[in-house]
Amino acid sequence: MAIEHVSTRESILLAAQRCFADHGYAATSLNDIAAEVGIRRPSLLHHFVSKEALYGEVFERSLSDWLVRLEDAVSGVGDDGWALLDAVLNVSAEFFVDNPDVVRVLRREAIDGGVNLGIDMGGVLQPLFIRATAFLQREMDAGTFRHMQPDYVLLSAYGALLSYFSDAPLIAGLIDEDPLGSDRVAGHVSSVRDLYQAALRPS
Amino acid sequence: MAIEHVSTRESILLAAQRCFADHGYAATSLNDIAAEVGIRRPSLLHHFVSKEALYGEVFERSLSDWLVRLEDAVSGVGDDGWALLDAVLNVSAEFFVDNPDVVRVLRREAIDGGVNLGIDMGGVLQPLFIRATAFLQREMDAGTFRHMQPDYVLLSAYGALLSYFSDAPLIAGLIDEDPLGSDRVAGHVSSVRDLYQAALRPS
DNA sequence: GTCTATACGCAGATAGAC
DNA sequence: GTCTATCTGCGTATAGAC
Repeated sequence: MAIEHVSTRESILLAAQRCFADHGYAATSLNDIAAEVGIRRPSLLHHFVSKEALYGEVFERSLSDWLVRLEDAVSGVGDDGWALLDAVLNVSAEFFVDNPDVVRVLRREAIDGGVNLGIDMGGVLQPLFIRATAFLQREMDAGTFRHMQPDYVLLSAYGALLSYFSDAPLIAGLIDEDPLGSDRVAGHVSSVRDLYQAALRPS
Repeated sequence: MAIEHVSTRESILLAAQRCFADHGYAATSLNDIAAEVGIRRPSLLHHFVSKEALYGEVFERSLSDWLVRLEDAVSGVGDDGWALLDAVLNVSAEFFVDNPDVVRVLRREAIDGGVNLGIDMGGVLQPLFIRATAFLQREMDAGTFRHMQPDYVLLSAYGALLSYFSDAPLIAGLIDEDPLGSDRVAGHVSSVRDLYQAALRPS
């Protein structure tokens, strides 16, 4: 087996993802990315017509990578509500650990409104959001989950789960330890699971 | 009573806060801020020696405004665990509604690590974090709250509560309604309260 | 305090040689 | 595909008049 050569294009995408995650779109220069790849700025623009185009591709991949993993997970689970909840939680956490840059790219975009540079994050996520609220409502009506307001439950779960990863730089300063270490992450995930299991379990 | 004239300096701080919240530090130009105030860029630099200095002051005010409000709230409550939890939740939400820009400034800084431009957000928040975990631990030991891991509970609560406000631009696209409308905010707050009450109530 | 004019650097993007 | 050289615009910051 020969050594795997990743294409220059792929290297650029990875370097760009890292830079955009670390410093955001505006604070990242094409020079930063090119330097990380080991080429010059004009060479970079040979592969992507503009900074915007490069960012667009990074963002799109980030979002779809996550959604694909989610889709795989939920389709691989039966129709047990609790199992599905668990699967979403586990798969997401696993994905975020493997792709720490993706989370920060997505959250930066969420704060910006997800409508910069022709991107419509809300439009992509809305169908998913509607499906998820419908799922929660169904399980609540069936008595599997306690009755709560599905949309709020979903939004707070999104915040509780994601913030730990997106704000890892800050959290590192709070707990004096790497928040993304496997023990810590496992603790976080099981804590969120406990939280929502306690809240959703019918009384 | 004469009309209140806010100083130019104060107007600049408010405009800057708004711009930094909307677009982040790097994507905000002094021209943007000056235009919002209604003056020219050099006039702005007469009041603040540099963009960094201006941002530093905006950030510091944002953080301390919130902490002061929190401090007031907790000191005005007795030593009932549940009441204190409620107070923190209510005061924070009320503050975030009144100061929607602050939340986004703080979260952007959290993602960046809170260590840019000589700022040490983690250092400021760590004592608060330690106090809060100690409080939770005490109440758990006393049997007021169910035993959970205090630090994780705190971090997920931070994420659940704050994300709703910081990610309001994205959420607006999901629910097709202004997330910061008073009904919506009230729903969010009571949902988070329900969540943590259910989770922390001793079984 | 606010302005115009200006200095200076760095950004993104293009032209054209190899 | 990658490079050097270059164009052009916008950024921060300063000088100095009013």
